[in-house]
Amino acid sequence: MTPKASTPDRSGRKGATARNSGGAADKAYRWIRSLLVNGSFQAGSHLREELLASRLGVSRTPVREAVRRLAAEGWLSIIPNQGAYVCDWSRHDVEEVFALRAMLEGYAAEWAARNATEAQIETLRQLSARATSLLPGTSAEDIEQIAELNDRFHKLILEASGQRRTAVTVTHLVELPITLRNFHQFTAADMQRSVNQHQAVVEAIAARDAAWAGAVMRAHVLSGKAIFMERIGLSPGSAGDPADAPADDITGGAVLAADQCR
Amino acid sequence: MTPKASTPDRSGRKGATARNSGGAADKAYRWIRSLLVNGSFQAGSHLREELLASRLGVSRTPVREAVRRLAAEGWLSIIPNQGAYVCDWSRHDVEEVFALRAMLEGYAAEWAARNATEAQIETLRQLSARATSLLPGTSAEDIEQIAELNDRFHKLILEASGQRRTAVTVTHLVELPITLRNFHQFTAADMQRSVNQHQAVVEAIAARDAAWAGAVMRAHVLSGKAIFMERIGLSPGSAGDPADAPADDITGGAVLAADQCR
DNA sequence: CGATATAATATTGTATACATAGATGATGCA
DNA sequence: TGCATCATCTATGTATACAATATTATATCG
Repeated sequence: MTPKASTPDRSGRKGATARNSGGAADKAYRWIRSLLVNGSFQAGSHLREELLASRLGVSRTPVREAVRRLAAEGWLSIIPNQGAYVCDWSRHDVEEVFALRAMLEGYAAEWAARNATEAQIETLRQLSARATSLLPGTSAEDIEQIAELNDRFHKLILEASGQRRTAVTVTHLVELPITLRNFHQFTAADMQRSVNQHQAVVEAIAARDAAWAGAVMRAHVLSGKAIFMERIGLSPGSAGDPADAPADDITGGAVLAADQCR
Repeated sequence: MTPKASTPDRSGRKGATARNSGGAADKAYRWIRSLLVNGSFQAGSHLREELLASRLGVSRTPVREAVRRLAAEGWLSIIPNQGAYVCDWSRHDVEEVFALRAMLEGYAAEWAARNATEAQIETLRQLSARATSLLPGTSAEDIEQIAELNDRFHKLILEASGQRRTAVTVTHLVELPITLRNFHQFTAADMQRSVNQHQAVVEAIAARDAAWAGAVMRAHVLSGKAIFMERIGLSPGSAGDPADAPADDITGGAVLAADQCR
């Protein structure tokens, strides 16, 4: 089954970006993560390993692994001998995450402008075009589609940049928790603007103009931040002073101090 | 022992930044990580859980957890049903890590200029002064001292910034792999310059000048990159084109494709 | 002699059992 | 009644045992 020769060295391995096999641990990871994404857990909730395991029909062992992984990605906070709690997000957390995304994805867009293959650029064009064709996103189904396209667009730019650690950082620590839920709060006008910005990013990359691509991407991310902040009733001003709003809870669940979120 | 009241809600928890308890899993994590930092493993090595466990006198379970955590932090690459392999560092990886450090630590320095307390600024001054007093770092002991002060300096700025996720990101994904070994390669002139840059950072923060602080910090990090690149015999030019140097191995061990590093 | 198929071995993945540390509730005392 | 202390219980942390999979060695066939 394995095409590899039997030489003892490990050179030339390919693919296998991560552990995406069909094991129980990965199954648990995807399941718990999906619950976190669509907000099935209240912020601050205590996740019990036994309960999760029985729900999935597996033992605690793979569940533990999934929980640890999600904690490393910023979804959960683990307290020794106590367990995993669902992180909530203070206003300051949101500000910081969008700032990080702007920096890192802007950087990735710059390198994508330099390194992207023509095929990748073409794919970006298609993703953008398909999103445009779905406008105005009225039905929930269309919104879901656009969100999916948006996700693939951003991921492809990270990939095309050739900056692996940047991509990992964005994916794990920054992108997912907020952004995924954010898109469902977009109005039709918001989505129109977002799609337009994507088109501009493609243009800049196709023109191999790194500075342009980076600037457009940064603007795109910060635009999303403004929408998010407005939707949750906070001014989009560039805040961040911890003394300004020390303990404001956005998610509205039982509060868990942001200290807990790694 | 616990000063907390027995109310069921989780509000107001403090500290416990992560799981730093004295458990076996954390012990294993720190041990394996230290081996990775000081280069005890050849790049591409296959880490066997059983062996590690017996060496530490614990079972495979905590070792597995430690290995997964190190994989999430980019040290190891896990292939399903096959195990963990030590990631190697291509030139491109190093370039990217320094670029990320420049961005993230520059950002942190900006916020430190806004948020640092007077006490923190004073501590930064002292750290900088103590490093100055050790110049020129001739003895190995002095070099070790300066490296330690350097580490505390950077960590304190991250802390003073109030940007928690930035701090975590820098610490986990970026900072340690190369930098520790890096410092031992500094010449006396290099250390002189590094210490001077630290002084400038303190000045900028004390002046509450965010832009200045960020710029100085970015310059500091990229200066370190130039030194590192020169020491390992590569031009410090802002490369990054994968076609330019597709498979250059710095660590010199049995190669494992950089694909493997998440 | 080389290649392929197959058996043996080693290593990872998962389940279960036990140990330990917090949480909960009851009880006794001031 | 209020509080402290202690017993009990629950959930996590670790160890061990078993299952599944990949690797290696061996044997067989062309």
